[in-house]
Amino acid sequence: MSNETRDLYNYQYPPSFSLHEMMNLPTSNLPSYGNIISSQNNGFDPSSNYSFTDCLQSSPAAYESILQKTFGLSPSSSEVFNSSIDQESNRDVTNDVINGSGACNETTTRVSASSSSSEADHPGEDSGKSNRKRELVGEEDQSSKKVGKTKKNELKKQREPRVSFMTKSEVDHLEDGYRWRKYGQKAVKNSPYPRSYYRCTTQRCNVKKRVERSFQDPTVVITTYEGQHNHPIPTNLRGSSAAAAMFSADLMTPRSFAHDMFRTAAYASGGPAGAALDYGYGQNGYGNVNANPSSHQDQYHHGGDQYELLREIFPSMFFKQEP
DNA sequence: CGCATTTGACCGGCGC
DNA sequence: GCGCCGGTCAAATGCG
Repeated sequence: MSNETRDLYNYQYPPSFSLHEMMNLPTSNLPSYGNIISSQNNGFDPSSNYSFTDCLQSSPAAYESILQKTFGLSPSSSEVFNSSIDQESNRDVTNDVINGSGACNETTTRVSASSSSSEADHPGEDSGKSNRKRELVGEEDQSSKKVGKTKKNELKKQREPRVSFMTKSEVDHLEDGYRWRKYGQKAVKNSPYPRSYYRCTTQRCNVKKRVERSFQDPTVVITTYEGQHNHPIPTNLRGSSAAAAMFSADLMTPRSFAHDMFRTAAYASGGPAGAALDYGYGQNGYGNVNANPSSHQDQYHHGGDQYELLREIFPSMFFKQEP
């Protein structure tokens, strides 16, 4: 990574971003989220990500424009401090961001990306886990474990794009229109705050997200998304008309950040509305959750071109209006 | 009763 | 080889 790029990390963006805008949420309906102070690749892959600014370094103005267009209005309670997309490359902005005390004093926005290709930088994630059997299950352990190993070798390079946000928020789990099932919680080393793991409850959607609170600034929630939703936002979102609002008429200028970020092009361009909510509880669908993982990864190939990658992750809202 | 959360156990990678 | 740690599983539990 060049010094020039590094400098861009410090590029200051004056506007503050509304989480409601970002997440395409009706502001009236929501609890008082905090300010999105940043998003980044935190947690997931400290050693592997690159900055959105890398992609846009040739045009910081474009970056700013995008950010302003996308998140522009900032009523309220949410400010983006930083953001990143975890994609394929090797740059740790996490510590830069978290440790950078200035990040919380000014509205600093960064986006970085990295993709999942190396098992080394993310050991054990998903791979092989679906084949894990517990003692209780018993018998066919051996064979399945072997299968797991070979499968792991085949699949271990597969990893979903990740995006994370640092959000100044009082609530840990920010409503984003999708339905999530919490499947785990772990204590975070060197932090008094646990990390929660969520999975999209929609069938065959293997998007995950994790939520943790920054131990350095407890008011900051770090939300990391992994993967791309292969379905529209549920319309019958519990207790909220948020989902419907998200797909409201004018929304082909997506106000949603996270939603569109993970929506595949197929669905974004008019896929079925109203995903059947399938509660995946208890199913061992890990690993076959996406029976055809290449189905969208082919659309969103992990090419080396960072711009393309970001186009994949950041949908049209980020790129279509570039002058 | 169906769905969501909690929580302890387990797995695999990594560093020493 | 062993222990640590992050991530996940899945039974138990909670809740509307």
